[in-house]
Amino acid sequence: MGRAPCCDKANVKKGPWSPEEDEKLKAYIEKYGTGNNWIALPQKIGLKRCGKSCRLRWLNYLRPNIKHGGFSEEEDNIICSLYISIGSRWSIIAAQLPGRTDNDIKNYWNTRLKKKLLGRRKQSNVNRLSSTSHDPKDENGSLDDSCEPVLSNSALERLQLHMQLQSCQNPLSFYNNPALWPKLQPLQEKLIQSLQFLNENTNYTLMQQHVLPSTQPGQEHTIDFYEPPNTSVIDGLNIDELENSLNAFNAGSNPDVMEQSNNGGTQAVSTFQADLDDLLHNKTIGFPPQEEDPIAEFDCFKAMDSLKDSMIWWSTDFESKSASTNSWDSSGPVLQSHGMYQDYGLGYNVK
DNA sequence: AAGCGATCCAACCGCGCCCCG
DNA sequence: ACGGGGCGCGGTTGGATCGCT
Repeated sequence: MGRAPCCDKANVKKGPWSPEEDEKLKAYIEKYGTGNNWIALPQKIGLKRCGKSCRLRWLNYLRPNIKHGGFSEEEDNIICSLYISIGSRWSIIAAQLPGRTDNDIKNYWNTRLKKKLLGRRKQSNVNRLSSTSHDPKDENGSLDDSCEPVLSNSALERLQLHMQLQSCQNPLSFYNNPALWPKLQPLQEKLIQSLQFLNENTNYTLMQQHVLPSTQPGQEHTIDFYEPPNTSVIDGLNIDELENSLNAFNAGSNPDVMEQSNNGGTQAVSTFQADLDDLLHNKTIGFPPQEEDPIAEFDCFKAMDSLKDSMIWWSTDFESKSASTNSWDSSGPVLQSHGMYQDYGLGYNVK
């Protein structure tokens, strides 16, 4: 028994939207809203379209303040930071980028950023030594990598390790089961071992913020964020830490963040930011691309290990939570990062 | 100029979750 | 408590465009 179709497939138009359809949809929604019923909307307007198609068209194209193309370096950074820490939660990532849609970011990641990070330029580009041609579609300088060297080996390793971490189906099992850990080079294993000690302290510092300030006076959000490694249940999240981490991503050395999260966590995220800069913009100042400074490598893993924890609770919690950040009526003209976490915070256990 | 492969991106699809009757 | 309808999300598809030969 299959799922009932959301609309009469035989009587709906598919494919690209015409300007007339766009105009009809836009005019109606601007005047009346969706009436909280996308399915019924096309009939009201007289469009032979599926309600879901109307929703998608509005969200991704017709909605006010939508930006297309021309991703900035800062946006690249945010996308990559969040992708590495939370994976392909495009709606969440989009919530951090005002005017961007999840679809846009997803496409941008799949078609450009991922390739850029993985250095999987087609062979002709990799091998070319003197060509000056480049992709004319790259509207901003950061994407134009025609003169950008291929990523260093270690940078690639970093990313690949992240990918391996991300690919584990069950982060908790992964976390508790060394057999599932990616194969590491001896040096990397040593680094990780060192980090296990370091990370305990870091975690302790970061995990201390278990109680969130409440929007409701007298009501506190108690977050069951930190669980011992042998526990398999995480039923809440630390929104403060997420916010701190993202603030650190966005603002670099924020004094408040420094003060709140002590040295370990903040260093980790800011170092991670530097690593991302390296990956994205090839800012390999201080060491040659092929011979990475072992300390830099260490910092990178430190950051990754710290982020791994973030990843765990993100992955776990967001599996069971639906995001509403991109719904047309909740997004407003600008998606504020604070609002994003508030949205999610509201969905979590209030004890 | 034509053919062909690569790339981009708008749109579709199906699944899971939530809400409401 | 339960089931159906609707929404939102992430993954995928396919047509359009670009660039190379």
